[in-house]
Amino acid sequence: MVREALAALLGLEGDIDVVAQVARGDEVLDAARATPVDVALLDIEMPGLTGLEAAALLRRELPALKVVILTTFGRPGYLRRAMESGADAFLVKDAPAARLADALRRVLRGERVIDPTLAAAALADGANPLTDRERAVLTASADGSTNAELAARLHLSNGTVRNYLSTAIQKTGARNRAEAVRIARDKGWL
Amino acid sequence: MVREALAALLGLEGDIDVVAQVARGDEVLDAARATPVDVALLDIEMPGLTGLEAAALLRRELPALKVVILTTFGRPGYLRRAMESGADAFLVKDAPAARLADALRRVLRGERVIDPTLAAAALADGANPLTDRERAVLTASADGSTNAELAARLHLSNGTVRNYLSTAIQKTGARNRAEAVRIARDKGWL
DNA sequence: CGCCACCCATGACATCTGTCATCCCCGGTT
DNA sequence: AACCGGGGATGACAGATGTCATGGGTGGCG
Repeated sequence: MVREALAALLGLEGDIDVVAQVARGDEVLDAARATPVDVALLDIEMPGLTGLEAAALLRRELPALKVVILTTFGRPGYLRRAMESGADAFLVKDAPAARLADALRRVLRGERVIDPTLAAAALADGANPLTDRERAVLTASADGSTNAELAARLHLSNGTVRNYLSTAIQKTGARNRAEAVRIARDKGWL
Repeated sequence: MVREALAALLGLEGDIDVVAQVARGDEVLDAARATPVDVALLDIEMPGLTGLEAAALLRRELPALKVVILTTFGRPGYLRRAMESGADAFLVKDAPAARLADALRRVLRGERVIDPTLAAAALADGANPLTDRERAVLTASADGSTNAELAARLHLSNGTVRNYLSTAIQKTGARNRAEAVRIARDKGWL
């Protein structure tokens, strides 16, 4: 519904045509190939592929296509990964609607559009300090699983799970796994 | 941005006029009083007042005004509370856009519009089994606070916090507080 | 009045978590 | 060859968490 609404909004702009829409991240590339298109507008949270993964894919397969990421959550880590994925713009949904059409036009002129506040936050936070396994264990723990369940699910020993969670807790500056999950999620590290 | 986009979408319908928009729940009543309006379209997650609280307020102050709740999360508890707040319709955002205008028209004709799948889920789940205090403690624990912090924040003893969390864990069928939070949130009990 | 639900608390107990020291293996770097 | 970071593991320990029994206070309801 939101996607259709945004399409309606952009359709009101005289110089913008919405030529294709898909509901899933893994349908983006096919659609972009099937239709001549200048700019792809991607959400991050999507079924199939995330917008960040889809952006990287588009960058590789169709380098001329501009990519704009539009997301609900302005998390520094998201912005960082969006830039690494080769996105041309990064917008948050609580910005005024006028900014969206504006960003699309700027991107087409070759500019990059990034919220300065967010850019500062992303730079201040530094890179994701979590190793692959720490991130995997922390992510898996988010639903309230116990150490034993995590160990079984990830094919690790109980103690190893505890060790990874312990380092993740320290790196996030949290005082237990739940807080660590919250902080890491906030920063877009998961 | 989403609100403006939805307004654009509805504006395309010939028989619908978007006469007012506000960004916060606590501005809804004033706006509804200032402008002659037939239907209020409310999100649940809003700053100031939630859409559910705003709906109850509108029902009391302006009984003739129809109220439609539009939310991202189709949680049974949300639907239940929406109905208790006197809402005339309950929609989820991942429904097709056409359903929105359709629901507004139906509501104006005096119908109530509710997703049947969701209605079944809400009835199957039964009412919220958590007491006020259990809900408060569980909600407060969601950010990863320790028992000691919860006790200080809620002016309770450490042991009482543990007791409330324990009963909440059992009522949700969870095996620790984190899982209890997830389950209760899923059902819309928080 | 008795019953019950809810609120608040204590103490005891078993288990789970978080931390730390220490070890092994591997693949890069210097 | 020496070193380091990452992955994986063990054992020990303190503290946090979850459970249970038990008690007291309040207010509503039959």
